[in-house]
Order: sequence, then C-alpha cells, then structure tokens
Amino acid sequence: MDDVARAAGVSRALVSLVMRDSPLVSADRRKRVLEAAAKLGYRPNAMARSLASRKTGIIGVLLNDLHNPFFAEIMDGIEETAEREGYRLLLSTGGRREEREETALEAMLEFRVDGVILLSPLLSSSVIRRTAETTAVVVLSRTMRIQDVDTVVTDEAFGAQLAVQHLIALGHVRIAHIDGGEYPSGPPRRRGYERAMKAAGLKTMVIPGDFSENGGTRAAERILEMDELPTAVFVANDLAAAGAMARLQEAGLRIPEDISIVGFDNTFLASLSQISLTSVNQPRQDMGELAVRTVIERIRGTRTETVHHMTAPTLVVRRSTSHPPISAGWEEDAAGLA
Amino acid sequence: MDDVARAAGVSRALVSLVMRDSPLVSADRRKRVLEAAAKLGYRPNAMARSLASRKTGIIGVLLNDLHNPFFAEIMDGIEETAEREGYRLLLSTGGRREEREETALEAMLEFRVDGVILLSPLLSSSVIRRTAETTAVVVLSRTMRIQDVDTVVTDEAFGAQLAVQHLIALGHVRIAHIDGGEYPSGPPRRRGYERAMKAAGLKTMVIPGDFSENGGTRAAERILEMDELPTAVFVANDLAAAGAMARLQEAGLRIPEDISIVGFDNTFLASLSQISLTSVNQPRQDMGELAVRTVIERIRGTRTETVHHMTAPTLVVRRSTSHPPISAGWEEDAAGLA
DNA sequence: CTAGAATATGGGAACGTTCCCATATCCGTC
DNA sequence: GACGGATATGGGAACGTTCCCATATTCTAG
Repeated sequence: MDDVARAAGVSRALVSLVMRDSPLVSADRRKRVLEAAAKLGYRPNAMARSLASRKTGIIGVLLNDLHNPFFAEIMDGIEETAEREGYRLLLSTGGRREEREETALEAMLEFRVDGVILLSPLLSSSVIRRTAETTAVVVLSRTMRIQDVDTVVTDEAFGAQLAVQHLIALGHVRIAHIDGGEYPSGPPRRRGYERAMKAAGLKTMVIPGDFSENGGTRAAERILEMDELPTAVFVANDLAAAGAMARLQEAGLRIPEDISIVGFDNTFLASLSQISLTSVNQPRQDMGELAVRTVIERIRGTRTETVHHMTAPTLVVRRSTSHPPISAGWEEDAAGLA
Repeated sequence: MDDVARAAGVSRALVSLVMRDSPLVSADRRKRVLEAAAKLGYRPNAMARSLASRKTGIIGVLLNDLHNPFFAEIMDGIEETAEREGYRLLLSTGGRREEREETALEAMLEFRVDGVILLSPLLSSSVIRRTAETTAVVVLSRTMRIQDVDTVVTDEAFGAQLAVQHLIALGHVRIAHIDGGEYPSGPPRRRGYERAMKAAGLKTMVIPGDFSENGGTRAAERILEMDELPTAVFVANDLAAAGAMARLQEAGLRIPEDISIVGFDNTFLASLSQISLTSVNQPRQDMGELAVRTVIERIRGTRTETVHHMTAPTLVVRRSTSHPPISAGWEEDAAGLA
C-alpha cells in the first residue's frame, strides 16, 4: 500500500479511501491511485483490513455434512443473500462429528467472523448458547430449538400432516408410517402422522425404521408380513422410501396401483424417473435466505430479542401415489374409480 | 492478550509463546498463563496472528458446485489430509459461473491463503496461470491440464476402456455409447470407448447425449429406433445412464437380461437398489489427498518443478451388466452360457 | 475580497499478534 | 567463586490496514 501511495504520489490514507471506494476522493486522484495499484499488482490484505477495522464482513457457515444434498440448496439461498448484502462466507465442515464441529467453530471464532450460521449442528446447546453470548449466531435445523438463540426451523409435523392428508384425500384408510427413529427429525414427523390420522379417525400403524435405504428395506419386510397390507405408506425420508419401494416391488407389488408411497425431503432422489416419489418439500432456498437475514439483523443490532422462525413445507406429488386398489374393498373408492 | 499477560504477571511475548505451545516456556509459567487465559475467555485473534507471521496456514478450496456429490468425497480426502498436515481450509463456491468463481478466488487471495486448490474450475487458464505465479495452486479436475500449473486429473479414457473391456469380456459385441457431448469429460470418455472397441475389432456406435437424465432418455429413444438393438450400452455418466435405463425398461427391455448398461462416476445413484448400476469409479478421496499433498509441497518449497498427477479409475460391477442374450445369436456366447 | 463552510488530503496512533534481539537467571565446571 | 553456556523472560519494532483528527485547498455568499 505504501508502494502504491508512493507511485501515485499520495498518502497511504488516500489509497485506503480509494480501495474502499469512498466518495470523498477526487476523480483525478482516484484514477492515479487505481492505475498505480494495477501496475504494481496491488491487492488489499483482508487480514490487515479486518484487524484495523475490527470487523470482517464475514459470516461463518458450519455445515455438518457436505454429502447431504439438502444443504447444498440451503447454501444456494445463503450464498445469494450474503452476496447481495455484501457479506462474505467462510464455510467449514464438521464431518458429522461433534468434536470436529467444535474445532471448526472455534476456528471461525478465531477469525472473528461477524456472525455464524450453524446448519443442523451436532454441537451441544450449551456450547451454542455460550457462543451466542459474544457473536451473532443462527441455528438452522429441522427441529432443534434453542432458548435464547435465534433459530430457523421447518415445521416437520405439519409436513407429515400434509403427506397423510394427501393420502386420505385419495381415499386411503390403511396408511402405515415407517418412522425415522430417534434422530432429531424422527419424532416430529411421526407426531404429524399420528395427529393427521387421529384427526381423520383412522388407526395408526407405525413401523420402526431409520433414515437409511436399508432401514426402509427392513421395514418393508415387516409390512409384507402383515395380515392385511396397508394401501399406502408414509416414510420418514426419501432414502428410506426408496429402500422400501425396492423391497415392495421385489415382492410383486405395483406402485402406485397396489400401494402408494410418500417420502420426505423431496431430494434429488424423489425426482428420478425410476423412483418418481411423492414427497414433502422444505423451502430450502428460502430457509437459507432467512438464516442470513436473521444473522445480519443481529450483527447490525437492528434486533435484540431472540426470534424463532418456522417455515412451512409443501407437498410435491409424483407417480408414487394414487387411489387405493379396488380390491381393498372400500365401496366409495371403487365407485370413484369406475 | 495484554490482559492475559497482566493477569498472569508475565509479558505479552510469553503469552504468545504459550498460545503457540512453544517448548521454551517453563511448566510453571505455562500453567499460570493458561489459567489466566481460561478465566478471561481469551481467544487468539487469527487475523492478527497471520498478519504478524506473514502466513495463514490456510489452504483455500474453490468448489464449483456444492450439489455435485462428486466433490463431497473429494472434500473428505482434502479435509482429512489438511487436518493431518496442520492446515486449515477456507471453502468457497463458484456456483458454476466463471465470473463468480473469479470473485471468490480473488477473495481468497485477499486473505493471503498459503495455497489454493481449484476443483474443476471454470476459470480461464490464463487467470489460473497468473494466480500460480504468486501463490501455490493445484487444479484438480477430470481433464483440464494446464501448462506450468500443478494438476491432479483422472485418466478418463482409461476408465472408459475398463467399462468397454468388461462388456467385451462378458461376450458383448454390439456395444453402443451414449456420449457426454462437448463438456470437458465427454471427449476423453468417448475416445476411451472408441479405442477399446477398435482394439477388439468391433464397430463403434456413438449416440450423442449430454450429462443429464433427460439426455439419457432421449438417447435411449434413438437406440430403440435402431434396426438391430445393441446388447450393451456404455453411458457417459450415471445420471444419463439412469435416464436411459428408465426409458429402455419402459419399452419392455429387461436389464441386464436383454441389455446391459454401464455408467461412469460411481455416484450414490449407481448404488441405489432400484438402479444398481455397474459404473466406473474414480478414486475421489485419494484425489483430494493428492491435491493437498501437491499444494503443500509448493507451499513449503519442497518442490519447484511443475507436476501433473494422473489417477487411475476402477470399475465397480453391479447388477446392470451380464452376458448378452442368447437370441442375439453369437454361437460362442450361447455355448458359453449353456 | 474575505470569512466561513465544505471538500480533499495527510499524519500518526491504533488493531493484536509474532519475531528478533537483549537481558536475566540458573547450571555445572574447573 | 568467577566463567561460559543453556534456558527463560521481556521489550520493542514490525505486519498492512483503518480511523480520527488536523490541515490544506476550494467554493460560496455577502
């Protein structure tokens, strides 16, 4: 910077003003400075800048898992909004291990990021709460809701209700649920299923599962052993739904003629033509955008009370759902199909 | 830091030594400093540290596309190796647009990262070459090979040959190729196919395509119009292969009984039980590791000549390939099967 | 013309570290 | 019991910016 100032015949302070394109500098000088900078290949040092200005203009994003396409779409929303608001992003990954997440968070804080967005963190809420005392923090997760920390969550139970209501509207009565176990998202999705079934006066059938393809396959086997098969299955996520579909088809059932399937998350998987799965969609991009806005409000001090945002999912209907089979024996439906 | 020094009754320099856990400080003082730091909630400022030490210990990674699971696995390798070597990562995404990639790269350079890894960059090679003049740069890409810049690439043509040789070994003779068009990876994969077919004295059949599911579907339609169907198809990537499979099955062909399919990239897709696709696998994690090692060599100055690493793919065989149908009429194969 | 405001520029002290060198302390040795 | 050599500690100048305030210059109006 000194060199540039010398080459342009001005002071360091003026170069600084030009580089931050302040309006206070005359066109003449600005041009001279820019030319000198270009000739010398000068590039401002972001470290020094942040040190002197006591802010970095950086929002740290802690991703727990790069493999999950779910986060990629959230990142789209985050990136776009951050760019528009003039913030830079510092991504970091926790590799699905709490301990590594902690190190990664610590590293971000050492960089004095202005704010942090935690995507489905594994971190304990005490660590998160402590961090939030000194830095702007937003937790974006499917369910976690931490007192005194801003959050953006999805109304998972509502999503599950949408799925079940869709099946009921098609005429289904025997609707099973392959659940997601005790992972954070499992319980709310199960709860939504139970609530919608009860509201319609139907009997619930919950088959334990997890969020893996294999879990779906195993649960499908338990369904095949049942005396009277369900005509529809709501599965806790798309991957398990794909596993269940494969197993049911292998047993000779046609989808959706013999049995309808609904998934959750509307991942890339659901859109594949081999699978074409009706699925609950979360507004991922919007969630990312909301997270950025929320953290920026904190950074700028525009808002000081804690806020909990909740986004509503929608249902994307594909070829894996239709009316129940006539042989299932409900007169109304049979009539409806004729 | 001053506060910590005061609280521990030592000098700032000593605190600095303790924080970098230098062996020169006595156990007694070290303990006092650490206690004071903990009590005051002191966290070293990474910006100031880098500024003063003139190095950041950071390797920047420019990802062009978070959605592509391909990169997630490369990142696994990169993360693990970087951690082991004591480097931190600064991730950034280019969102598949050259101009945004350029901004992102510029931002990293402003942070004075010690080195940069570019994953399948869209950047022009002149920009990359210019960057490499001042900073350690490694380009990890499927094909791009830039003069004077270190690269890690996959031998894509070799992968294609593996696929074709596998089909030939199974007894196939009429083997078609749905290609990837002019995207960087299209030509080398096509070339590998052609080379392997010619080496076996077989006639090539190339159907133009792209890397999308739809492209695969359309190409499959062209195959269905052929007078004599091929008994096997090698598709330029998994996604297009899935599209082609769906269309061929819809036309009543069984896979692999009537027609065998091979994909490329061995993505998550290929492993799904609905698809179970034989596919060419790239050693992604190793590629990530290699990229980190290569850039570190440059940073440390252990090596000054340019190096081009090439990694060899392997073939993962699944249920989408088997012997050609007997009705295809090649005596030897029929005999072999009997 | 000139006072006073507005506009541009420059000077120097931060920012929170590391690094180099100087100094203080402690050993064992002859 | 002084002497060299380790071993620990401290002091102060970097690092490359921004920020605050002072000063120089230009403009405007009376």
